[in-house]
Amino acid sequence: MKGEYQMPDTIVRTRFAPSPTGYMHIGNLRTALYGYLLAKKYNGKFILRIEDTDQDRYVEGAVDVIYKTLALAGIKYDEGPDIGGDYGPYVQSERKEIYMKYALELIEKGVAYYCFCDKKRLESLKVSHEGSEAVLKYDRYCLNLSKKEIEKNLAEKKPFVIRQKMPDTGTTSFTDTVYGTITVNNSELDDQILIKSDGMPTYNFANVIDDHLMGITHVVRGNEYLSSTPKYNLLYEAFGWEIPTYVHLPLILRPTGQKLSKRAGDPSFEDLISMGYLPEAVVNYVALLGWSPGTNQEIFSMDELIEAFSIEGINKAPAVFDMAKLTWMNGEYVRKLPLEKFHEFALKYYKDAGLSENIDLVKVSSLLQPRTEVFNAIPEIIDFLVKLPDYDISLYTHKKMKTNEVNSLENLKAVLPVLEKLEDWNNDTIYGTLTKLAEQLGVKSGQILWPVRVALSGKAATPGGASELAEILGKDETLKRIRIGIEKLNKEV
RNA sequence: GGCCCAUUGGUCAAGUGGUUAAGACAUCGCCCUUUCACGGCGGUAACAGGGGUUCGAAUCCCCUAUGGGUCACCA
Repeated sequence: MKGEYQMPDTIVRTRFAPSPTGYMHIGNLRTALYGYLLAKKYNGKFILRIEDTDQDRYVEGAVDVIYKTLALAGIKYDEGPDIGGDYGPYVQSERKEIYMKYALELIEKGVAYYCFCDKKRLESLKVSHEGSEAVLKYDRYCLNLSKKEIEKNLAEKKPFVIRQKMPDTGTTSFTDTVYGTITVNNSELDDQILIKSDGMPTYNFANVIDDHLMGITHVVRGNEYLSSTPKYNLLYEAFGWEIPTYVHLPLILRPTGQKLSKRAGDPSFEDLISMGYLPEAVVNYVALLGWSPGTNQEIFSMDELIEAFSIEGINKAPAVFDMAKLTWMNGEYVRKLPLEKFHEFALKYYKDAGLSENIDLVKVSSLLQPRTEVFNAIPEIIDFLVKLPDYDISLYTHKKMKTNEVNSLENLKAVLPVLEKLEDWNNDTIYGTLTKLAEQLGVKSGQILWPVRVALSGKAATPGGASELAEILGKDETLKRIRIGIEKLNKEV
């Protein structure tokens, strides 16, 4: 419940426990971030644990992606596979025997049992339920196997799994710091598998064992785990372990309302970065999806996030990931960059656009920076510097500037000799020359500047005005483009 | 379908029984201006619906609707 959370008196330990899929969802990133923020808020520890109990899903290099992504996002863990810690190993496949030991203990206690049913039988169970609306639950075929039968099966090396025996009656409740108290009927709980036939634990078992063994005080995870949490609590109770504080997070949705997914083409964190978003901006944006500081502040550094973060501010309702707002926020970060830094980032995109070396790229950067929201938009904005597009002369007509094809032609013709004579070629001198010309001709400066800008760019909108573009393009190219403009207009007018 | 969760403008959201229901993005208009962007000012726009409880409900309760999650030898 909101407002009920008290600062813990023990040291806070949170964990991020991704499975190595080679891909960092935005939702996963936020889960990691909130876990990190919560731990750091209370000067606690943030732990990275790899959940690789599904051998079939092993992806080469996926763990490195996790390390890299967290580093990029500025989320630093205190313990993890690559840096060690007092509670290792931090990779679940390396903890295999641990889980088996505890599963056996559960069998002793009578809250778990061997199951020798093969997949075929389990399948048939499902089929028999199809069409009807009955809950698909294991039928407990193996629950009452005699000790002799079990031993015989074991001796024969018959494959087995270990299942958790759910109570038949009663209810199980737990309190989530975000969602409040949730109660379910035990009769609805399935005898879930704890240990798989390959000897590996399921997530459902491993997370409980590891969270306990690693001293996790706050379990921060997506709310897709809300409905299985009662089963975990039953496990904690069976072991007599303290139940951690649960912090379930609302989902992040795509604009059409479903969960974000790679399949549907939603960008991952690394996708966003390669699209030209700044990691800090993405982290900042994601922090605000499902959490509010309670103030109107929107731009946060990581330290400020740590300071401001609180469980009370976490929203229960799912949030839609809005690219437009991310883009705006990225623009805020881009504009705050020192010019050198901006230039460094932008260089790659200049290259992609094919910008020639003899253009003053730093000048381009200084024009571009205040107008850039996302880096990958750069090539399209500056393409005209590389090659004058084959533009339509209707561009010369601009109502507010009071220009049309006729006076544009006249004015370009007037501009040409003046600029040809100009020796000192820079923005100020060009601007001065052009406005002076306008004065002499008795026209508004826009009537000179607009056609020049159009002639130089062939575009309706450009970073920088006429004189700035002329400076960057250089005298020769500028005169060349003005002549092209005159030609174009001559042909049509 | 069962169970669980959610529902404030197009989007993110503040709000915890009495507010002219904040703010941001987007959108629209105006100003600034060497085009565009930035910046400044302003506008449009919301408590899903219905019942209660209460002197008074966005806030509490119930029902309905809608959306989502979950029901694997995946995590």
